[in-house]
Amino acid sequence: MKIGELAEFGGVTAKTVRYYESIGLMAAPQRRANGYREYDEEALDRLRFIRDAQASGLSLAEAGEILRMKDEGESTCAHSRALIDRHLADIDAQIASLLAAKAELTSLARRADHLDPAGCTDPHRCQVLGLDLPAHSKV
Amino acid sequence: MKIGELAEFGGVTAKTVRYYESIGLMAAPQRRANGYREYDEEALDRLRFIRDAQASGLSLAEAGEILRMKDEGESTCAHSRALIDRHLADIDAQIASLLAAKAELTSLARRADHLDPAGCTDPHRCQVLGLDLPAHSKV
DNA sequence: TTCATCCTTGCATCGTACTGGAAGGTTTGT
DNA sequence: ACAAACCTTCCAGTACGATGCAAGGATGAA
Repeated sequence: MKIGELAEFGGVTAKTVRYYESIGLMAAPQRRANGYREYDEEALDRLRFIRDAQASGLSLAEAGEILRMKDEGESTCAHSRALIDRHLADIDAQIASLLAAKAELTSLARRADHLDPAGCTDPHRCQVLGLDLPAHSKV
Repeated sequence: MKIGELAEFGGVTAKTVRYYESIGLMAAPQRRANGYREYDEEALDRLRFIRDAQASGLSLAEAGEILRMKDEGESTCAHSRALIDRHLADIDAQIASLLAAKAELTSLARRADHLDPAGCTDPHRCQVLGLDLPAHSKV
């Protein structure tokens, strides 16, 4: 398949795929006679793995380490185990922290529910999303 | 307390606290006669909230929105609710994705356990963490 | 007193992960 | 035939969240 198709199936842009290739995360694929990149299913699996890893808070470099582990057969020595264990610990910590945040946001939401929303009729009251941080911020 | 103390209690650097002030996330505090910033417990609470929010995957801008919501009494109108609900949905999605990643990493770890680690005596076999991505990557 | 350690400001730089745009070639549909 | 949509390379720019450093002033202990 062509890069645009791969990108669409993988949920990224073609640009991103080329970027991943440029940093060594995706192998340079075969080229068609016209110079177009030609990808197979394996490339799609790899791309999806990268997105999954990323969605779990791993950096691209970390996703790359794990992929290289797979690529190199199963040379899973102490180093590799340490890497995996570290990420598992990270993930557990992240889950715990997300649950805490969820509780916090839920209580904020509950408080919102119990308050009279009448004030919202005045547009000047509802500026929570007015985004007036002085510098950088742009939400 | 002084900025360094605040920073230490909050688990960040003084530099970061000044940065938060510069983007409007932390209010500019009182100054001592000598120009030093003087913080109270409330500032520490706020700083900790920011770290918690951040640990949960919220951006600083998003943490700022929630803090402003609190600051402005409870002007929790539909907009605010939408913001909170969106983050709750995000958090649920993140938790799901972390659990998936955990399963993936766990199976990788199990595979590692079941393989003979004898190969590790050869230093050339254990290059998983050798980090030889062509460009940017530096882990 | 001296020295380390803290504080001040301000500007520059960094890493991560893209994203945009120029300038051009190819494919596909009508 | 021709336009829209897709592909190529390369270089520049963006956003976020800091971090580094310079140059100077303040504090605290030996």
